[in-house]
Amino acid sequence: MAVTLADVAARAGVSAATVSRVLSGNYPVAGATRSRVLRAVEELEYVVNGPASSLAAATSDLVGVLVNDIADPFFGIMASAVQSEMEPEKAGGKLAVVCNTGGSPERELTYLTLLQRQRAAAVVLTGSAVEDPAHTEALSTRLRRLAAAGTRVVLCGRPPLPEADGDSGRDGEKDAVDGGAPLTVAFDNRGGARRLTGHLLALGHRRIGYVAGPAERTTTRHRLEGHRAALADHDRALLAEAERLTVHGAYDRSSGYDGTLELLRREPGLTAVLAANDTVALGVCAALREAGLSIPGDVSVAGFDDLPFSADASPALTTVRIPLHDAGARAGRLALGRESAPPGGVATVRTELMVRASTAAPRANQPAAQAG
Amino acid sequence: MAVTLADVAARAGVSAATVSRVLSGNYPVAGATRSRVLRAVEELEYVVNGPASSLAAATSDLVGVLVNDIADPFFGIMASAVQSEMEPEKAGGKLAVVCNTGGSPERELTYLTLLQRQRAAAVVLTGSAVEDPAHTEALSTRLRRLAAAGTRVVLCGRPPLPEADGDSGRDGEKDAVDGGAPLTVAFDNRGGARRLTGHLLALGHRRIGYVAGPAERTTTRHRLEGHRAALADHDRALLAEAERLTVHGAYDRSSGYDGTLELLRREPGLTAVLAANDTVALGVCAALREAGLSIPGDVSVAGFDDLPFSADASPALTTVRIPLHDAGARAGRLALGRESAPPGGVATVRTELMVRASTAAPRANQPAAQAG
DNA sequence: CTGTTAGCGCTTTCAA
DNA sequence: TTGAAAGCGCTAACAG
Repeated sequence: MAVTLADVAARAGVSAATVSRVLSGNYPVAGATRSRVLRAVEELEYVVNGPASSLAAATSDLVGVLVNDIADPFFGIMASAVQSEMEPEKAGGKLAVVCNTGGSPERELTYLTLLQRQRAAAVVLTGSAVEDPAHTEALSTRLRRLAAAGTRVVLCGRPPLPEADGDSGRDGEKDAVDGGAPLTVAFDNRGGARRLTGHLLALGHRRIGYVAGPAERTTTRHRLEGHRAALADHDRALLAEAERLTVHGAYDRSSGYDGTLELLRREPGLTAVLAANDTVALGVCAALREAGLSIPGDVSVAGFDDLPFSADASPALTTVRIPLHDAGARAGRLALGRESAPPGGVATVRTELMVRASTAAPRANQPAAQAG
Repeated sequence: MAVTLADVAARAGVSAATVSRVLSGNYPVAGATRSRVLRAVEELEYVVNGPASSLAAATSDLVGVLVNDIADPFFGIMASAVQSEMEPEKAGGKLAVVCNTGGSPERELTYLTLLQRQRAAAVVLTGSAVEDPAHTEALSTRLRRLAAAGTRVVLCGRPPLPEADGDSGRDGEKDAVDGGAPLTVAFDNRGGARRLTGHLLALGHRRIGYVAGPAERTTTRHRLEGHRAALADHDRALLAEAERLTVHGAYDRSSGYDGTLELLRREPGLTAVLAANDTVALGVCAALREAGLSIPGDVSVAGFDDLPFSADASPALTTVRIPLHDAGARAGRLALGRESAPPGGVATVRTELMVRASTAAPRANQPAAQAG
């Protein structure tokens, strides 16, 4: 039915092998022959059969990119960056397969299987990992098998996998074969959160609410840890309050809204609210406004990530910038083997505090004499 | 190297064919045999070789989704919806391949070729099309070939392809084979824009600036047409001004910003600015604020699309809602053949005017006595 | 219900 | 520099 290599070969008066060599370009072919073949390809509108060539060559040009939520710019930016590294011009037409896990661990595993089935050349897992031990175990297993099957695995925006316990001795040999643990591009969420809370503390805030992400995510935990570390640094007494002033929710707008209402209920004297990310911060602002509170007059608000809309929010959002594009691009290059692995296999990208209009000193700037 | 069907067959003491049948599940196999096979699969950690099975079966479970900008929620939402229709539970593990064209016609064609090479089961093209005749021609050709090769083609958020000239007679036969023109889920951009401008006009605005998208896009053109139709409806004299009060830019924040500055230069008496979409509107608001103009006190602003952040903007953005998720889901179902084609092959989804706080009557609401 | 037998279209030694 | 031939791993008739 469709035009095949053989058809092209016949038309060009050469063997199929020659056509294959011309097309893959990694083998010397006489100039005249080559152009004859190319012409035949044109005339017949020949398009390589990917599955057939993947089968024969035992490789594929698919690269999987797993994201929690493709409609969220946080992931969109990373996915776009990963893909930008495999543009046809740059990397011989690799195809990025963006898979939307919706944050579900099962779907994550399912997609990984699907990708393994496609014999993907590489897989990039973006965003926070779910910290359930059973899932971590299952995930490690899957990734190990993928790696063993020759698929490059890269983590972007999540910490390296925990070490598999107890068999490091045996692994020595295997590592040499499959390249060992997945390469990682991690974000300094902890440091960013710490600086952000430090900024609020320096402004004089003491009653700081925190609308955190889902409890079992690495990103959530790291940001929360950074927040509390800053609190502890400043005054250990603040730490006692921290628990009460923290609520958890999804990484979306409505969690910010609902969470803020809850926080206000628990502590009407709140002078600042920290959000799990910028999207959540939008919800926080909405709830605050509806409660008749001005930002930052009555309450300061800050987000995390510095998504494009954050600078344009009104007031412009104080947040922590993560170089998502750079990180994604780097992950893409690692996935294609176009960049050498960082020392230890883990590259941590810096985060940067972006102070904007949504944070200011609390109205009655009393130096927390009572609490301290 | 890797475990193959034959290995599983040997282990289970059956033929390869039987294993294949158990795995694909579309053929009767005795219960006992089935479980024996399944156990062997488990024990050997067997994962089907996708390329091999695609080759043999002459089908693939890849579905391509072309987007202009994956980091833009407008596309993210559609892509997510398309993909949600092929969750493993719903449609036997189809893999959505999201391809980022960056709005480049060449890349669009390149990805289409790549997808054809993979023998994709379907392809969904989202968002506005570039209106260059040469590109339209090239695109039609590609899509025709894809369809001829058995790939389902669906357009989502763009108008149906213009009819190929002159060979409709001959096509009769071909249509029966490849299903004819691509199925289309189109947006009523024109109607939405018309209602939006109508809304401003009703409020009393007469000097309305328009920051349009890139000139050669269908979406841009349709929205602009709707805008001008509303102007003409109200008072043909306004049409004369329209040209002068329109600037073009990309669908991003900075075009809104720059465009507004330019509009203000051309017409300091502007009482309203319409943006190509919500993202652009954010830039418009920023520029206005920096110019010391209040929204909507001095100038009203409206966007298009109703992306999630729009309701939370401050002031909340008046805009035109497009049911992006529904549209994407529908496109996904059409792509998988799980929903029958709409009459004529084109489904137009309604758009809805969302009036919020960013638009209000102009300060000095003079009934345009001078112009009318 | 299960096994046998051909390929699917391409890549890749191995010769020439 | 080119051709011949042997698969890659799986599916799909076709028997039985």
